[in-house]
Amino acid sequence: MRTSTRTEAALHCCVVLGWAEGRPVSTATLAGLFELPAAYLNKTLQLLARGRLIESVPGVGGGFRITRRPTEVTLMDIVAVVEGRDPLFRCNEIRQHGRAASPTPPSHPCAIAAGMRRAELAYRKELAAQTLAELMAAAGPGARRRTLAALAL
Amino acid sequence: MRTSTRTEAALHCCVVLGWAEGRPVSTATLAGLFELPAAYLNKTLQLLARGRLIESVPGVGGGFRITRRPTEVTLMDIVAVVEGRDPLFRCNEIRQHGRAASPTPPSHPCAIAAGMRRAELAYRKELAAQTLAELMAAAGPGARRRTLAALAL
DNA sequence: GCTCGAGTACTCGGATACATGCTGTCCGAGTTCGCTGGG
DNA sequence: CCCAGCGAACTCGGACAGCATGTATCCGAGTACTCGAGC
Repeated sequence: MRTSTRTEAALHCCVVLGWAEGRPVSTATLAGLFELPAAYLNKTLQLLARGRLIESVPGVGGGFRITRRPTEVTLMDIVAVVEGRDPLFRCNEIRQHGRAASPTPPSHPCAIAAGMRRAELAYRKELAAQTLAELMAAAGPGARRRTLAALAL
Repeated sequence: MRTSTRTEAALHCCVVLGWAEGRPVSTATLAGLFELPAAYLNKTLQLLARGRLIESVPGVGGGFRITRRPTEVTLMDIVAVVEGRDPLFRCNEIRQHGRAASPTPPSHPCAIAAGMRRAELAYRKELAAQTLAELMAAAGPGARRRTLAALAL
């Protein structure tokens, strides 16, 4: 189990777009900031756009711009859009498949699935407790200044 | 990002082996309990054996048996053995790759990686807080009884 | 000088190949048990 | 009747294909700007 590299790119892009404060930044510019393949990064940005976290601006001078205030976007929002909303642990109810299965449908939920969901909930809760604005602040003023200077190109 | 189906099988097998209380249970028997492919399940059991959570008993009447007390095995132990010990989020330090990179090696760690690690830590902590014994108890006495009856075959 | 229009360059968007890792399967090495023959 | 030896069945263990997801790429549709001609 590993988070995809798209998540890392999406988070960094959200920080940059947050610093841009609504000004559109093109895929090519963002790709140049991180030396990532532009066409592939575009796909990740489209995911974020579908999740309504950013919106696309077509035409010359267009790109993507952030739609919400950084204080109102959590890490959970971004991760959920990129990684999907499916639970990390999917219970296949194998306890009900073979021998030793209960003859009647079980009233109690699968204890194993419940335990995994509990951990997953802690994961999601911690992600939801962190906002994009906190990430932008934690990155430091130096990174912000260098990034804005690079965007002016 | 999704946990593999091996994790679900590993957890169920650990519960069964815990109920067996040290008596070896063969791969074929465990596979029959959950209607899983025996050869594939064997691979998962080998992982658990390498992690010292269970041990193999060769020969006729052999199989796998648990090596620790269920109160001393956590969900974290099992998940770590099956899913690997690598972090969920791998930071590629893309902030240092393209333009806007700091000329000097950054003293502060990547804020994004730190945020993701924080959530991951909460996930691991919650897994480590649950023991195999608790899982066995939560599964209920009915499941335990039916499973032990199936093992007697 | 102003306005209208076509052209052009740049942007996103979806459709298309490639790679990696998980899923599933097979066959071989080793061990234990049971049977058989002899003492 | 007891014991030693052999054979067979069963077990794990690692090596081998198939498939799904993630990664990477390309080309087409659409839009805003720019330049030029006409009024």
